[in-house]
Amino acid sequence: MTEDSKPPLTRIQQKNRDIILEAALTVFSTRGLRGATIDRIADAAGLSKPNVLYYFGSKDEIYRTLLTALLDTWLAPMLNIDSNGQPMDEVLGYVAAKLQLSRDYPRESRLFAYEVLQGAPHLEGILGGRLRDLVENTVAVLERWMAQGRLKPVEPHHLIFSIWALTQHYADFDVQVRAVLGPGHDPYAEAELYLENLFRQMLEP
Amino acid sequence: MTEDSKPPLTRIQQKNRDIILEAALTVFSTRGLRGATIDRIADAAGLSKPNVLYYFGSKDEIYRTLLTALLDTWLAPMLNIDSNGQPMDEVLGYVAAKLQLSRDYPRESRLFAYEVLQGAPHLEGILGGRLRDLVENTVAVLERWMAQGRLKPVEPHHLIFSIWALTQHYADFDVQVRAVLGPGHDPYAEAELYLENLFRQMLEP
DNA sequence: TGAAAACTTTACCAAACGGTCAGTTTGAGG
DNA sequence: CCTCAAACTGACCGTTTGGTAAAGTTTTCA
Repeated sequence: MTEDSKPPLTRIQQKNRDIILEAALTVFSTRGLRGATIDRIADAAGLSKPNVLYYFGSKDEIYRTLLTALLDTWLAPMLNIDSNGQPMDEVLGYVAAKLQLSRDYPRESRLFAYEVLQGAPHLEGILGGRLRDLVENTVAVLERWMAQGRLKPVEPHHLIFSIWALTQHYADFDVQVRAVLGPGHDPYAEAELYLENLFRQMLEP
Repeated sequence: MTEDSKPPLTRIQQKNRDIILEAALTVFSTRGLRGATIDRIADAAGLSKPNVLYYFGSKDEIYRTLLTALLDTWLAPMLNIDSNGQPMDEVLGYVAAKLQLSRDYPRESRLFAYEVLQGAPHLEGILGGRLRDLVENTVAVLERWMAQGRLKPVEPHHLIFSIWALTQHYADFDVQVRAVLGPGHDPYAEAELYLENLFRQMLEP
């Protein structure tokens, strides 16, 4: 009864599951869940369609696996905010970490964006549960810092939203950013400076 | 030769085209181009599938029609920035106008987000053409104001990006915003205050 | 080495999809 | 009221899609 029904993965399973998830991430993040086809994922993975379905029972299962794995990566920086650190350093560190996530994992950012755009049907209680709790904790820390006069007071929920919006924009709207800037720009490098200044101006007491 | 090949629309044509576009906007903005089906659009419009295709030759044509119409609405506020106005008022006015657009036309915002997420395949030269020119003009105005010391100097392209990111976030990530805030909040009302303060702090000389 | 387990493939569904067509109904103008 | 174009429909078609069945191949390990 208490068996975990988790047969250990063989070497081949491990490798092929990774290959499939890697390929699926690219496909899902450029076409969305409904726009992606198993054929395309199989193609990108260099496997046959039935072989892909040998490792994951359905397209949805691949998607859900990606989304679940993504969440931890995605929320990690917020957990890293140290309530005993210097407020300004902590906030700017969080902004920088989130921006780096957008730079290094743009596919994950876009996958998440697709999901939320749709109304987050696969994130059921998570947004209003785990995510909300995490935000509430951070909000409490921010409010303490503001009450102590170590940050200028602003609405902390919206401060968090603005960090998310500003950093993810560079991944999700990458095409637009690059088209508008034209060649010879490094959006992320410029954004790093811009955003540090922005939050400094807004929050430095 | 110079005939415009534009047969005038009958009353019924006008009405049904509008109904279809209205229904399609809802469907496209919640499922994306590929996730939407003509059947679903027809259903939402209360028309039969062949009848929908009587008014628009294909799904793509409906989509392109929506996207084109959307662009004008979308870019209008930027055209409204008055280079002879008070810099701070103009910038804050633009922010407020964009936020209102997100509040009043969230479906349009999400449709646009889907398109750009995909790499904007239907916006071919527009992002790097018309949009870029428009931004370049605005950037010039902003730079002048900054040079005159009427705004604190920041990188103007990224200032524009940040306005887009912050305002559209409330439409595109609506589900997340509401889930995190919990009930009893008016995200847009709060955002209005928050964003005004943000840009004031960042830009007021 | 040999047999079981793990892996892969070919061939194939049934459903959903974008779109067509032949013909019927509707309604505006004379 | 009649006529005819405009508006509409049901039946259909070829393709794509998610997924399965069954048989073949490779790997593992006793």
